[in-house]
Amino acid sequence: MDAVLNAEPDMPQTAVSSDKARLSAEDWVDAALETIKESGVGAVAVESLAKRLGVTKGSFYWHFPNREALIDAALRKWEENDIRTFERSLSIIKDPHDKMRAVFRRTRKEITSHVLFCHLFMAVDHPRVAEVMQRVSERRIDFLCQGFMELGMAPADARNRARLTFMNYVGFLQYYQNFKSARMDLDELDEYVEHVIRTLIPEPATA
Amino acid sequence: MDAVLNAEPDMPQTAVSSDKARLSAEDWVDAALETIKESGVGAVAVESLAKRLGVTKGSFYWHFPNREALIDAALRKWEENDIRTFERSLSIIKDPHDKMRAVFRRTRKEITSHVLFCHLFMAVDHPRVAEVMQRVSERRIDFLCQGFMELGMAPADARNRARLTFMNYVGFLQYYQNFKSARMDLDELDEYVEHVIRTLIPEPATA
DNA sequence: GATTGTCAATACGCTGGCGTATGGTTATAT
DNA sequence: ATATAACCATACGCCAGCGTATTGACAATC
Repeated sequence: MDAVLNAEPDMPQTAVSSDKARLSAEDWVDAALETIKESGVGAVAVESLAKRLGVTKGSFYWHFPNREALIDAALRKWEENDIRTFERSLSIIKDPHDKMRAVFRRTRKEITSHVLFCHLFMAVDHPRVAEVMQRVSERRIDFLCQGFMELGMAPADARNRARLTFMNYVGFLQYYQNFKSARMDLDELDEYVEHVIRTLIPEPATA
Repeated sequence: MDAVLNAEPDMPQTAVSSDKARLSAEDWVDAALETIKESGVGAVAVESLAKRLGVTKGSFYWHFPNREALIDAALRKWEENDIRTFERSLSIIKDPHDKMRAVFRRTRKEITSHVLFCHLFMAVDHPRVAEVMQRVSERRIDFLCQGFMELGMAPADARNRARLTFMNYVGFLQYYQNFKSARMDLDELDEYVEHVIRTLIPEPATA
């Protein structure tokens, strides 16, 4: 269905999904998301997308009134997918400690989704992007807050801890994404994640 | 000297520094930094800067070969200033706990510099910006690492804690900057900062 | 097999932003 | 007082990227 959103963690993907003769609006949305993942929101240009899809922009303006509409549609699809997958994939885990640790270690998996998230977060100067990212951020913070409360933290503390956790996530993504030469190797990365877990997740009450 | 870099925390600033008859390259650099602070790197355009300075771009291209050169100069000036002021302003404080707490509470002061930092960090897709921000980031992380070691942490832990601290800083800045409607009020902000301090700064060994 | 609907190609205009060329103005030096 | 340098204005060319308009091709349907 969708190479960007529904791909397995790091499957090698073909640059353009399918090569059927004619395109749907959905195809443009997917191409847009793919482009955002690779080069950010600013790189979503109708002519270059058209070339990528093997057509001209005559096609695009049949499906969308303008560029903004495409970005809106892409954001909508991404947010919907985010809602569907994120919390659900974690609600399977019952034990709160296991769940929270899984959340933290998630940074090491499903790289594609993190890259997209990162690029979107870097484009919050775009007002529509900002709306979406704010909602998504609050949703994740709420989720984390919930988890910390399940671990016995007081609501106010849980909320602040959730914020701290999320801010670290966002900051780390950008750092890791953009400063390639400063990239830690995988062992170092693992150690960092475990340090964060030790620091931010309170110890079980019943040790 | 410089309204953007050397301003007092939140002094009301005139939009354009001075209105002398003729400009220097420095004036353009300052205007660029001011623009970055207000609207990000992408908003640095020579024609709009010229209008802001009350001249035309004929002036600009006398002082600089092109737009990139201006951005380079602005980044250089910013980084030099950052090196001069940041660590020095904190090296006054002797007691390591006081020093670290001061670092954390710094988020609440000197808003102007944080805003600039944030906008620069949001432009790391620009390669020259990325170089600078990477250096600055590493410098700050080193500084924090040093501080955590003075508090008795083992080097590896201190480094990871420093990373965590810095990532939280970066993430928080962007969150706070861009999601205006979600802005915490000042009390909430204070509580957040204190929570972060409690969570990330280890207790004194000699309680 | 003609019509209609769906998708695409081509050609065009418009705008914003960069950069150049050239000439004008002001200050400074001699 | 005039020559030179420093600074600025004006006018222009160029390109990327958006959006429009018109026509064309293919498929489905009748």
